[in-house]
Amino acid sequence: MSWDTLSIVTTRRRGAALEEAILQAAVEELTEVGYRELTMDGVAARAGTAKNVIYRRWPSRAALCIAAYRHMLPTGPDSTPDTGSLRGDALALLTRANDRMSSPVGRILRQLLADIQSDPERMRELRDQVARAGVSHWLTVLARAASRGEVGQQALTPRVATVAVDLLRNEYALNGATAVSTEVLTEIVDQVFVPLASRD
Amino acid sequence: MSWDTLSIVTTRRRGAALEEAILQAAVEELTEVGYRELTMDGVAARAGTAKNVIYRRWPSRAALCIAAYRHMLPTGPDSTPDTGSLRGDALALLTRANDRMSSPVGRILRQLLADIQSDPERMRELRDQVARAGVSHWLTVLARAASRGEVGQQALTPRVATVAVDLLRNEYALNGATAVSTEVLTEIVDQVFVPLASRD
DNA sequence: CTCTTAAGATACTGCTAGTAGCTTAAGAGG
DNA sequence: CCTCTTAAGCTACTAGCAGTATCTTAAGAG
Repeated sequence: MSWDTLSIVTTRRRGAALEEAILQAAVEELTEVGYRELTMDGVAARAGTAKNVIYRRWPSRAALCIAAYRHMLPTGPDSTPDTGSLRGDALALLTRANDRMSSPVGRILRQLLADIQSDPERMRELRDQVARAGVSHWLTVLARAASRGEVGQQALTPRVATVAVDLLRNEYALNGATAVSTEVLTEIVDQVFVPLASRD
Repeated sequence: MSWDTLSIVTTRRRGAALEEAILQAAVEELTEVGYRELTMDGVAARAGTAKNVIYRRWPSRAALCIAAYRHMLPTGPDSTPDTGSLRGDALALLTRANDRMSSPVGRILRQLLADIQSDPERMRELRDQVARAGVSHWLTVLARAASRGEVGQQALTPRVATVAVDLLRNEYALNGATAVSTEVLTEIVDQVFVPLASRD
């Protein structure tokens, strides 16, 4: 090797440290250019390593990006809103979901999901981890409302619990990246979720 | 040109005839290999022409495929089911929607939608044409049920009318290509659509 | 000190979107 | 029937990217 460059003499990273550096580079590329535009060469360059080093750890671009996506998720569990009314709680939860879906993280997730459709294996991976993540919050909110007498037993099903987020997800599927307006959120809550839960 | 091949001497197609042949070739490629795997060379070869001839008509692969997708849609309008009950009508409509979404045409539409996300222009094109296509059927079904006294006025909104198909679309977004089961369809109808429409 | 493992560098294959430039047939207008 | 314009057809090209192969060399274990 020639020493006529200005490069700093760095120790050669190995194992976990290197893996971490690659994932970090992938996360940065994902946030900056998104999944579609991310290239393996780009990640390798940013991580200061070479493409084949990446392929020794992940079998494909998609696999690397899924790992990077996981790596960029917020860690701690978040609290369940408690506004005192079912409507308020639902709006809070739905607004939070909308914020996430319209954030870079959400955009990346949607690009990943779209690209993975043909691979049922990875599809399950992603879906089970993230899509059903918020169910417990909705069930909690419904249970509290039930104890207040606001909702009936028929509402305590996963289908009803997730209906608002499911409809929100549909908006993104139809409209693309543009964030969903507050009007649509309240429409979903007031025309679908609350009436459905409040029945009887 | 050399005549030592076995090729039939064909007249050179032009204008509308050629365009039709290209679209037909694209439709066949789409149904056989899907949007992701479709290549411009493949379409050109199948149409018996060259790539640049295609590019003289459509600016990109996506544009060609959207045109081809339109070209393969069923032409005549279909009838609104009338089973005598809201539940029966809803199941019929939802089953029909599910059949379409799980068919090759549906798969192609989803691949197209996924690939177009970053292009709001083409996004609107596709969405307005197809996604909102069935709304009138749902409104008709609801109106008939309302005249029978089965549903209240609050249900006669686009949001409520499309809620079942919206939820179905969400299933496809989450699960990928696999067709949605009858159980899920009835769950959507019985736990969401009918209760929502029947309120008061 | 030595030996195994894996990081790093580089070059390569194969595929595809999209472009360029030339040749030649179709068909319109005289 | 002749000519001229237009566009079809052909071939070759660029550029970018996923994934692979090979060789050299540093890290770290024993």
